[in-house]
Order: sequence, then C-alpha cells, then structure tokens
Amino acid sequence: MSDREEAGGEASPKFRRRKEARPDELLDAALDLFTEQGFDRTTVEQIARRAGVSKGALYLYFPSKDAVIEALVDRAVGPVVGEVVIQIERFEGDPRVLLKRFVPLFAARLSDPRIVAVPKLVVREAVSHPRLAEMYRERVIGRVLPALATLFRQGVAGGHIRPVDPEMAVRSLLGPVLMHVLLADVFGIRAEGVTPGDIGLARLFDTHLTIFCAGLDPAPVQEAPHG
Amino acid sequence: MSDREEAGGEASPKFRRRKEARPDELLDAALDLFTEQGFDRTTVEQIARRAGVSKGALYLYFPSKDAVIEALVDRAVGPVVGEVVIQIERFEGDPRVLLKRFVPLFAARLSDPRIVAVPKLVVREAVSHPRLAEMYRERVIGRVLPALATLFRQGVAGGHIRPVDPEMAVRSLLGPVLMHVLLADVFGIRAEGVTPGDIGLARLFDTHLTIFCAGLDPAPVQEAPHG
Amino acid sequence: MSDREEAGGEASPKFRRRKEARPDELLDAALDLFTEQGFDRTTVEQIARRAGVSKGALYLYFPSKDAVIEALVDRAVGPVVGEVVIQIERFEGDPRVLLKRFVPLFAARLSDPRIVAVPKLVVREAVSHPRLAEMYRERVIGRVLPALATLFRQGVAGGHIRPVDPEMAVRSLLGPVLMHVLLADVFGIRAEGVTPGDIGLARLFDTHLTIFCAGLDPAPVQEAPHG
Amino acid sequence: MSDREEAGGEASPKFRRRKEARPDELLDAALDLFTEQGFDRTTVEQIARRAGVSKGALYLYFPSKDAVIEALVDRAVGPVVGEVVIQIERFEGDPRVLLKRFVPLFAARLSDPRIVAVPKLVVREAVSHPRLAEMYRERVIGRVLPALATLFRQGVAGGHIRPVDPEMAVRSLLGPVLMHVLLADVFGIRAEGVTPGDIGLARLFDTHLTIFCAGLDPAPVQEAPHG
DNA sequence: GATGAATGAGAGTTCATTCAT
DNA sequence: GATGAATGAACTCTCATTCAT
Repeated sequence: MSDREEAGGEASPKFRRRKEARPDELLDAALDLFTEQGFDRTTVEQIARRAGVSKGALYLYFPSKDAVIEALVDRAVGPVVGEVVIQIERFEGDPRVLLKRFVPLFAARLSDPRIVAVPKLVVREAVSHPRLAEMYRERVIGRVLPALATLFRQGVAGGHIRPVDPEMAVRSLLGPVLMHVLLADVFGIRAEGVTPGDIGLARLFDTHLTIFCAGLDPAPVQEAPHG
Repeated sequence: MSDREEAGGEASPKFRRRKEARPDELLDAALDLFTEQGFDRTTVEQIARRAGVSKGALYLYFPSKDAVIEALVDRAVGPVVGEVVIQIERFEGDPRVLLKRFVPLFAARLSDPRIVAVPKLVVREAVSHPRLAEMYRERVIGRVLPALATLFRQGVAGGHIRPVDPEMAVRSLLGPVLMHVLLADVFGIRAEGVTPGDIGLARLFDTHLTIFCAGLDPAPVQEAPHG
Repeated sequence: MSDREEAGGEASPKFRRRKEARPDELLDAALDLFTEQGFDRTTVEQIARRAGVSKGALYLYFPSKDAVIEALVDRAVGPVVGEVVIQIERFEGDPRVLLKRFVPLFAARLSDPRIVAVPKLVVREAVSHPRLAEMYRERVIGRVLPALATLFRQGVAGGHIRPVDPEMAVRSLLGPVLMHVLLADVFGIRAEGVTPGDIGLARLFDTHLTIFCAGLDPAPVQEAPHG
Repeated sequence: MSDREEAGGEASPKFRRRKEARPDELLDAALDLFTEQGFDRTTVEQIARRAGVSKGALYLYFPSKDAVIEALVDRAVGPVVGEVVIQIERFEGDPRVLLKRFVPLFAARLSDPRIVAVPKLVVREAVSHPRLAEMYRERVIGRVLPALATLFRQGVAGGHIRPVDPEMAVRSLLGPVLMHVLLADVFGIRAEGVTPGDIGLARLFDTHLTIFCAGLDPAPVQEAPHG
C-alpha cells in the first residue's frame, strides 16, 4: 500500500520525495480504478484511499475529479510519439521494411497493460469527456496516422507497393491490432489455445503482417518474382 | 422494427396502440441518450421525457434503469445472425468469393447508425454491465467469428488461399472495419476529403479488401506464376 | 381466490351479490395484508389484487387508502359489545361468578385470529391514524372497562370481594390476557410445551383466573390467617 | 447514557466532542420521531434535521435507515438485565418478598418515557423489522421470563405459594403492568382522577400486587370452604 | 500541509391517486 | 361500472466538493 517510493533520481532522503510523487501516485490509483470500474463509478474517496492519502489531499493536487482523468491522459499522451514519427516520415523505400523493423517495439508497447489502459479509457469516457479524445487525436493519432500515410504514399510513388489509398491502407494495417488491444477483453472470443495474457497478440501480428505485406505486393501479374 | 400496430378494432387510430409501442419508444429514447451522454450520465427522467412520458411510466415497462440497457442490447442482438452464419459455414471454395458477395450487405448494415450504436454502447458500458458484453459475445461475436474461421480453414484446405492461421485471419479481415465503425468518432482523424457521414466506409472497404484478398493469394509467385 | 360468496341471506342468484360483497372482500384482503406487512408497506394494488379486483375498483368503494383501514376498524368495532356490557353492568353478586361464566365466550373470541387482528392493527397504526384508536376507545374499551369497574365496585360494596380500586382491578384482570393476545407473537417466548397456535391461552386463563379470583377473596384473615 | 465526553485535550469545550456524540444524538432524534410518527412516516431528513445535521451526515454514522432503528434497539437493550436476573434466579423463599423489593426499581424504570419508548417501538415495527423483536426476545424477555418462572417454581416447591403453573404466573404478574405501559396511550381510558403522566402506574402496582400476592397464598381456605 | 466530517444537490425508485377508455 | 396506464410527489441513498481543525 505504501511501497511506492522509488530510489528517486535526486538528492533527497527517501521519504522526502513523497510529496512530489503524490500526483503520480494518485494518477496511478485513478487509472487502475477507472479501468476496473469506469470513471463514473469510481469515487474520489476510492482514488485517494488507494493512493494512500485522504480525500481532501487529492484536492490539493487536482481541482476536480474531471481534472484527474485529464491529467491521466495528458501524462500518458505526452512522451509517446516524437522521433518515431519523424523516422517514419523520413523513410524512403519499401514501407514493409520499416513496418517489420518496428514490430518488436509496437508489440512490446501494446503488451504493457499500463500503456494500453489509457486509450481504452479514452474510448469509454470520450462521450462524457470530449477533451480526452481531443488530446489523443491531436497528440497521438493525428501524428501517427498521417506519418504512416506519408510512408505508404512514397511507397506507392516509388513503386515499392501496389497503388493503394494511403490513408485507408494505414487503417487496414492498424485496425486488427488496435481492435485486438482495445476490444479483445470486451468482445474477445478467446481463440483456440490462447491463454489469457497476450499470446494472442504475437500470433495476430504474425498472420496479419503476412497477409498485409503480401497484399501490398506491387505487381501480382508481373511474372518476375520480386525480391 | 415497427410491425407492432394491431389492426385495432376501435375508433382513434392515432392515440391507440401507444401502449404496445411504449417499450420501444423508451428504448429508442434511451439508445439516443446513452449514445450521446453515456449510461451513467443519463437520467431516467431524461429517457422518459424524451419518450414523452413521465419518469414513473418507465417503471411500468422496465423494472430498473439497468433493465433498460439490457433490453436495448437484447432487442438489437436478437435478429442479427441466423442464416448468414449458416451460409458462411457451408460455403466451399475460395473464401474471397463469399466475402465479396457479402460486402454490400455488411456495408449497408454498418452504415446505419442505429445498428452500430448498440455495439458501441456495449464497448463503453461493458465494465459496469458485464452481461451486455456477454450477450453480445454469445449471440453475435461467438457465432460470426467461428463461422468465418471455418470458412478460411476450408479455404486453406482446398488450396484456395495461402495457409494462414484461420482465427487470426478473421481478425485481420474484420479489424479495420470494426475499428472504423466503433472507434472512428473517438479516434478518427478525418481522412482527406471524407465528410462526416460515411463516405469513409466505402473507401476503407475498397482498399482493405484489395489488400486483404491479394494477401491471401496462395503461393504468390514463388516457382510457378499463377494465371 | 374467489371462493368468497356465501349462500347469502337474500334472494339473489349467486353471482349477483358480488357487487354488494365487494367492500367486504376488499376489507378482508386489506386486513390480511395490513396484518402481514403493516399499513405503510401494503400497496393499494396488493389489496385490490388479493380481493380480485383492479386498483381503480378499490377507489369506487373507498375514497382513499386511509379510508380502508378506518372502515376496517369500523366494521370490526360496531357489533362487539352491546348486550354483554349491559349484562355486566346489571349484575349483582360476586363478580367472580360472572367472570367465570364469561370465560368460554372470551376465550372463543380471543382465539379467532380474524377478531384479534383488528386491535393488533390498531395498536400498531395508532400513531399514524389516531382516529382508529379513538374509535376503539369510544366503542370498545370505553364501554367494557367502565362496565367491569362497575361490576367490581358493587362486588366490593356487597362484600363479595376484598376492597380494591375497581378501575385498577379491571386492568389487573384483563392485562395478562390482552398482553398475551396482542403481544405474544412479538415478544412471546414460547412457554414450555406450547405449540404455536393457542394452547397457551387456555393455560393462561386457568392460572390467571385462579390467582386473580383467590386474590379477591374478601377476608384473608377471617378463618385462616396466612403467614 | 452521557458518559462519552473525553477530557478533550484542546481548546473549545463546546464544539469539540460533537463527533463522538453524533450517533447518540441521531438515535435520540430518531427515537423521538419514530415514537411520534412511526418508522415509515419518519424521513431520514427529519431525523438528521432534528439532530442538527444534514441528511448526508446521518449516512456517515449509519449505513441505512433500517440500521438506525436497529442501533436504537441495540443501544436500549444492551445494559438492561444482567445482575437483576441473577438475583431473581438465585433467590430462595417466598417470591412475593422479592417482588415487593423490586417494585420501586421497576416503577422507576417504567416511568421513564425514554426507556419504555423502545419496547413500544418494537411492538409497532416488529412486522416490518423482525430482527428488532428478535433482539428484544433474546436479550430481555428471554432472560426475564425464565428467571421469574424459576422464582415461582421454587416458591411452589418450597410451599411458599399456591401450586401454580410458573410460566403462566409470570404472565399473570407482568401482564397488567406491561399492558399499562405499552398500550395505555393507545387504548387507555383515563381512569378517574388520573392525570396524564404516571400517577396511574403507582395505583395499578398497588392494586395489582395486592390481588396477585393474595392470590398466591398457599392453601387459602382448604379446610373451610368459603361461600 | 493534511484530514475527514459535513454538506446539499440530485439520482433511482415507489406508490396513492386520477381518468380516458 | 371497471380497468390499468399514467402521473408526480416524495423517499432513500450517494458523492463531489468544502473547510474547520
């Protein structure tokens, strides 16, 4: 319940830093609870209690319950993209090469429940908190989608892949994976031999990329094997 | 959906038949409001008011607010699948033929906001109402997914398509479409030239199926060019 | 559920009389329900349903729910006393003779649950319906108590019993019996060997009257000084 | 009953110690209101208001309205019996000696309206709150009745009193008093010269005990039949 | 800073009563 | 007469937010 101090980066004696860590502990607690019960069914009291402080203390750091969920998304959404996007946009050549290079990175990220918890939360609470969706769109989706579209566009232009609508190709690429990650626990029929956990994700990546990449082959009639 | 009028024996044809229509009117009102505001932020009073009755009247037809959302999903989930599933399971030959045959049907269904509203609702409220998700799984997902897996399995066995994991191929097929339908309004960056509405869906279907079907080509070009 | 027609006193064919019997059937139903659940926890709908009519029909016979309970007590309280009281007041001689003569009558009456149900109800609902208590006082208690007091008064005057405060002697006489009847099912510790039902009442009558009558003996010191 | 102040270490001696007193203040308010209006007719808001707090505050101390009435009975029923019962059970000799010794104690207790209010409440609310009656039976009636029965049993065995059914004799003894206390305000016809208040109780005790004790005289007149 | 008692607006639900049919 | 759909006031209980300590 109070094993949250880390041997923090700075020079303060161990318990000193509690104070600065509070907001993060509260956000952690809130994320857990929102994930388990939804925003509206989670009490400010529960959040505070799980973070090991009093209800009143929460209001020292956040002006309202709404502010908590916004801070939550804000925190998660800040450091995500950056250089990756730049790499994608600058790449020249067969997009599939880049995709395959990034698979391990994506897979790792998407396997971490703490990371996927936030977009799942956004999906659920977007109706009542439009700003969450806005943040996510502006800072994540709105950067990644266009970057990938650009990637495909130059891939088409360079003749590396079949001529496809680049924006839709992006959706074709990401759909199955996000689907799996965001909705599996709601709609997911367990596939055979898939234990709860994330074995499914690797299998999906494998099959989906095989089909998708093959589907992008530029000249199905060419006769001359590419490669 | 509106086959409830009886050939009422008596005088006023407008005011009569309210009684039988009430539950459906309430469910319609509830679906709208849940979609706009979410379940927890919607008041029983609001539902009643929008259906043109008093708060108390709702309890004449539903024992609780929870019962309303369940009836909602139940109503939507009842008549869905049936023969389609059977057709899919019995099909023999290249799966892609069947897929292309069903595209117009699917596209039409997924373009109707009243139809997609329910699964969207289920996604959002599943945490607090697990039974909704259960119903959806049992009656829809759990029938469609296996049927399509069977379709791919025999397609592989018959040599019509490349050997792929059938269960994952299903996800690869459906992911982008469901993604689009369920999450577009949350995450969706409007693609260029897509007006709100559903132009996007046709474009997505087109691109995705092109890639997906091409990607299933058996032994694409290795030693003997097909053709 | 509708086995309530009795071969009524008058000349009407069996089902005709339903109409006049309605109020009584409603009162019967109400008495049962009030006894089981209390007035406030009984709905008008329950009463109507148990009487086999609709909610609206009840309001044809009674202007309100309160009117039902009042009619209930009114009906029960009307025919009670009358000649018995007169007999008591006119009696001359040893009161105990009269008491013993009346025991079987009392015992019979108090063993009928339909009869004791009403005073029990009055006890419980008096706080919220003072008029019930008023009626009971005016029409039953207020007649019986003074009559018995008169009985004892002349008994004392005639030297038949020890000189006692007649009003208190009445309470001394009735207390244990009413206590038993009205409160047994609330407070009653089952006495040994008493099966639910009313075996207890006879045993109580026996013991109590023995003690009470002996206790009224006029001259405890006369022939055999005790102690 | 008011031994709850702590020697509070700090400044304001009036405003402090509210916190610990609150539950009792609420129970006091609730008892008054339940007595005046009955449980079902009393609002949580009324209770809170009379105790000087807000509706919500009540729920800080009690989980439900039902819990309030249970706490009420619990509080009243806790410290009741104990040593008195033991004294009664251990006594040897003429029961009437002990009875007369306890009269002042009983009379005092039964004259305090705060004390009798609780069993009156239990009588009324037992139908809807069976646990109240249960508590009362287990902790009060079930201890006192058997103790007194034992007292009479040994009195009979020792030849101090006439041979009577001890369990019924207990009822004969207590009936009039409890009757008076519990039902006087419902059924009670004011005896002549009895002002509201409790003059009646002393008069009743006097008359009833005279008759009851005389009635227990062993072998009253065996050798010389009266009449 | 930190606490948690207190507030009060509002939610879901019930039910006596009315009234069109 | 008889019905039961409909109303709306009231009730119990919850919870984000405040503030004295």
